[in-house]
Amino acid sequence: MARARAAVSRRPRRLGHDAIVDVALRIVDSEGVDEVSMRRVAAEFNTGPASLYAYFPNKEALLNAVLDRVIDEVEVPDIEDWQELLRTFAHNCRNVYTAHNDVARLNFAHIPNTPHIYASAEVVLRRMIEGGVPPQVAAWALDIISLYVAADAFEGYLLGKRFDDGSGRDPEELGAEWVAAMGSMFAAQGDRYPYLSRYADLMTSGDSDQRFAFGIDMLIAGFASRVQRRPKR
Amino acid sequence: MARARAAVSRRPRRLGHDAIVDVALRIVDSEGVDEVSMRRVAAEFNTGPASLYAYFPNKEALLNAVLDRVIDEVEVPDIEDWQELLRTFAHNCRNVYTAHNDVARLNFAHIPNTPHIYASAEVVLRRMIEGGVPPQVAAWALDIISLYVAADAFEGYLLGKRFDDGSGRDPEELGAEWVAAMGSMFAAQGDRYPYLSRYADLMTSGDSDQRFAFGIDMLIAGFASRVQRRPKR
DNA sequence: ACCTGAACACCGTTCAAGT
DNA sequence: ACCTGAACACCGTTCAAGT
Repeated sequence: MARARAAVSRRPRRLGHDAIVDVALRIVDSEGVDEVSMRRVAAEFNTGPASLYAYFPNKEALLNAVLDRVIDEVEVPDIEDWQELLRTFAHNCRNVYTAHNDVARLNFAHIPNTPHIYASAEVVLRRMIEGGVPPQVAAWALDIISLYVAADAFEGYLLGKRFDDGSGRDPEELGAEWVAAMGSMFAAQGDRYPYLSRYADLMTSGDSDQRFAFGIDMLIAGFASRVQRRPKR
Repeated sequence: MARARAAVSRRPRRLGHDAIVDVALRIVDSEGVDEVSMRRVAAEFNTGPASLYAYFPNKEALLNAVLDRVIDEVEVPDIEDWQELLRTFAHNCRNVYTAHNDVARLNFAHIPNTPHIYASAEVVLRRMIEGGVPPQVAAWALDIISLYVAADAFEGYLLGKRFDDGSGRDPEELGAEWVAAMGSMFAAQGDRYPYLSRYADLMTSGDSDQRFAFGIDMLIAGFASRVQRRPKR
């Protein structure tokens, strides 16, 4: 506990917009969004929480800046095939989120707003429209993919935490036990839930990467079903 | 402010699991999840926060119970066509969420766990599999639809709030202004974002219901693309 | 303008003590 | 077992005062 705090450097720093985001992001990475408090961030600068209000109007603004910083790590290569591009975009986004603990939840409080994310959106939009996706579908698709990625990343974090709490036993093993308990619970209800009990293992099968990839593929297949016969180009 | 609190009945009540959930849900409905505090709920019973801990081990457990209560309002009619059934399920879920303020966010902290939701899952799973959807696809589809519905409902709430804050002007009007500002911002960048500036109106067009319906349809189309040629039945 | 100590109005949770 | 007042260890934000 005390060790976790000591892990963040104690050297006094100069206050400043970026330096404050640095410290907040480091706390997010090591302990999660909930552990960020104005007092604790300020303490890293050997001062009180009031000092931060010269740079951010409130805590929410600070957390928005943290999200913008993280989002700017997402690289979007310019792939011609729009389906492959969308898949890559989604996976890169998710990888960045999962590399920063539960940062994905911040996406539900703030829509990221940086030149870098606009540039990514521009490329994806262009390749989709060039590929024959109707502009309205392409425009909404960007939103939907972003929403799905953030929701999956955050839920994945929570599921990981759920099976990590407590005993210190292997989360994977605890997850498997939970699945088994679920299955026998349904089976114990006799013929009340025949499908749930028969397919209980399928409902929880696959690791989180497979499930995520499947969801993205379903969305892409949906978008593809709206492609006009003759792509311009 | 004081009026909002007075809106919740002040009559002293008997403490009890359901009565506590009642009070918490009423606060969620009228003011949102963030306004629920152990102290405030307890005050409705003319007692202190410690009294609640005889019924719930912590605040999280209380909020989980609120979500379970809300989820049990979702009705799932047994429609034979699985696509229609899935669509109805998704829309009914969303309607229940949006009828309870920002309650959807609780779905990211707790997977609802009630006989009623199991019964719904059973029906959906059965109709999908009978309709020729591979069991693995059907099982994951349930998860994905649930995740998407919760994410959309919560984001929709936040967007509504974003354009409601401040001036007391019409949120719809403020939203339109924001779209216009967005478009001219992209246009002002010259040819840096040609697609974004050309299609800026599309990206924010349609009301939240249309966008939600579109997302659900994309997912359903994706699932449908995995249907085997010969549905059993 | 940037920065600060102190205060204000809150939190969730625990605990000893009661019934 | 259910219930409680009081306390503990925190919050975000504001403000008067300094530079």
